[in-house]
Amino acid sequence: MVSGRSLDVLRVIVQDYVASREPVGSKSIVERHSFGVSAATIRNDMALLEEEELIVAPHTSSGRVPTDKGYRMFVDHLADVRPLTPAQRQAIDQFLGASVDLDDVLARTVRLLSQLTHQVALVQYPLLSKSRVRHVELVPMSTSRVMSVLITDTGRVEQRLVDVPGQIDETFLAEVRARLNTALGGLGLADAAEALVTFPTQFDQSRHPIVALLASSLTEQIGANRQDRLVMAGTANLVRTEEDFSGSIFPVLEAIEEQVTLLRLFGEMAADQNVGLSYDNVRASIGRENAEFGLGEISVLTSGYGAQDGSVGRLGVLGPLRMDYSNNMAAVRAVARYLTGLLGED
Amino acid sequence: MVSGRSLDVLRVIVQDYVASREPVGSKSIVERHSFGVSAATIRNDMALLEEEELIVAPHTSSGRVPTDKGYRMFVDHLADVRPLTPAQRQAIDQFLGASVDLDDVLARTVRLLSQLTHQVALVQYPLLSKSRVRHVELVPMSTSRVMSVLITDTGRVEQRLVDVPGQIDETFLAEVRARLNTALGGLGLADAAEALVTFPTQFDQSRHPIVALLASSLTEQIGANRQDRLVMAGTANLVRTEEDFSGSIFPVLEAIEEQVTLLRLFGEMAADQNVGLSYDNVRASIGRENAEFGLGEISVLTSGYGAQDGSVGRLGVLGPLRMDYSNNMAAVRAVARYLTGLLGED
DNA sequence: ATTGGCAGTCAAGACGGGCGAGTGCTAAAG
DNA sequence: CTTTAGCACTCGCCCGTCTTGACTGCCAAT
Repeated sequence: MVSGRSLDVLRVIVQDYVASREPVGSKSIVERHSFGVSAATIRNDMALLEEEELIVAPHTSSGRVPTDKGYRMFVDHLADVRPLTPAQRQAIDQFLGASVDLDDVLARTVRLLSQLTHQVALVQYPLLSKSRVRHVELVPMSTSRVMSVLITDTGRVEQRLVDVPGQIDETFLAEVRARLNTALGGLGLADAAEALVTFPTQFDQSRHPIVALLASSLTEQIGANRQDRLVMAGTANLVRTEEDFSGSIFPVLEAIEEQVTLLRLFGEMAADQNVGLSYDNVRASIGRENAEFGLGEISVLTSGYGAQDGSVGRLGVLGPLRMDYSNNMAAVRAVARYLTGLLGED
Repeated sequence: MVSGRSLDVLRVIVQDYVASREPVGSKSIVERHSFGVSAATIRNDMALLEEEELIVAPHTSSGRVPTDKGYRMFVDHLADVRPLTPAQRQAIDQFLGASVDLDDVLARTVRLLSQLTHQVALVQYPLLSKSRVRHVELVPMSTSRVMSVLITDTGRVEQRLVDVPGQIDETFLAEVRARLNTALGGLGLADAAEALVTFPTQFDQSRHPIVALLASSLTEQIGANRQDRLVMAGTANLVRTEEDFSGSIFPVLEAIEEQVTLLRLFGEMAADQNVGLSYDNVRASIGRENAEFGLGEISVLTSGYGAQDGSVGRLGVLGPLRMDYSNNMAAVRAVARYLTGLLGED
């Protein structure tokens, strides 16, 4: 069985390989680490690890490289997620403290995370379904056009144009607005959508069509696909680490731009309580575990943020298998915490 | 001097090189095109072109490749910008027709352009300075926080949070809102900013601080740096064409994410009436012409859009020197026109 | 369980010859 | 003056060979 020292060997293999990007051999291990045993002994341990499929030799006679399974073991049991340095914490403070609105907060967050990790950073927009209606606004844009604006307590603003038949009566619009806010204010979005179904009935029959139109626009806004969106930064980092990918990074970049794939992955990582669960709620999905998403050669680290339990959205980083898990997990964790605090203040 | 046929030779060199990505020699030219002369004659022409620095031979004995100057000549005098095929026009119709709001229009536009050209596509947000105030909204978010929302006639929405001292009086807020809309509605943004300076004076002295706070927030929104923003798509295409870059594409990707560099370039292309002016208002900036932006190995094609004269913003594509200028310029032109029409309808 | 030694394996890099595409030049022809 | 054919020359590229060096696996000894 894989003994204690064997696991230590696995740890240094992962660490050295990540640092040097070269397969690590038994000799270099005894040189760089004080195991107090000879290279031959390390070789025996490595043979064990290879049997367990935690490492492989790319060529018959070269050093060893961690497998997906090896990285998984490292992440689950071997990585020490050090807290960030004070300097790093201060950087977070300075960088995020000056934000003015939600868009700005998220944009800064994602850039920060990308800079801390030197990887592609991703931040999911706060899930609307978790937020509440703060305010509804109806703005006449022209004689037959209204812009409906939905503002949530997470600071998100959704706007949409509605064409209404006939002329718009401004005082009537004001009344609809007032009643909408009375009816929906403070409701969770799911409840708000429900309330909208019967909303038009409180108006005079003759007004129904136009009110129904507005209500359905709002319903759409609540359920809009845009409720799931990602901001990202640092795609250039993918190119920097290109040598770590056997094939091209083209499909990876496509998936990132497409978003939908990553959103599914995020969803799965949020849902799955067991697989990928890891240190202090930072979860990892490694290599082949992402195969169904066409991302079999990358790793994704995510954490929930917002609402204390982190259920409002997820953020994380994406990069090659060969990444600095310890550091990156620490960064993801710290940024998620900070963002949670920032959103909680409002 | 470079005769008529020499220029024809330059044209086919550019075309063949773009298509095959291989230096093109005299023999392959006579094979693939019916010049009615022998290879030796073509060689003489090529010697001329080389003297004019329109083409170079990468190695002593290999075919020729266009220089920056050669591409420039091609774009200015030789490229025939064919109208798009009906199928392509229909694709534009279908793709952009279903848009719901400005964000959506721009997002669709940029993706469309990227798909038509197989390059990185860029669309600048409509310049606020060209738009007018449609509506101002003040929404109480908490007891001491107000969200100010600025809506322009180009459909753009800017929101911002304002902390105000003390409790917020809702009826007072309603009054401020009403007066703001009276004072600013319909004004161009520059005028609106001016009007905001004296706006607080129409209120009771005791109210000045809070009104001034709101007014300055709005002023910021008008002048916010976010008025210049780019949406982009197709960064994956850069990777696909990576072989066309002598160095790494890393700095290029960085510049794209940074935006500020590209915005400067866009600004210059909008301003400069001579340099880079080209067919039907699609402008090109080629290779070393972008050197000051650190983009000496790429070409950018842009066109203005909006307000008939195309002064509301710019859109375009970015790619390697070795790109299909004819097709891409046609696509940029068509999309810019379509977008102008779309915005004009509102 | 650990160690030293030894033979075997294989990727990577250096060397070198042959191939072929393409050029420039020159002299002759239109 | 332009065009053409012919010819010698230049290099980049491909391919096979050889050497080197870093590891491993195994075995016998401790």
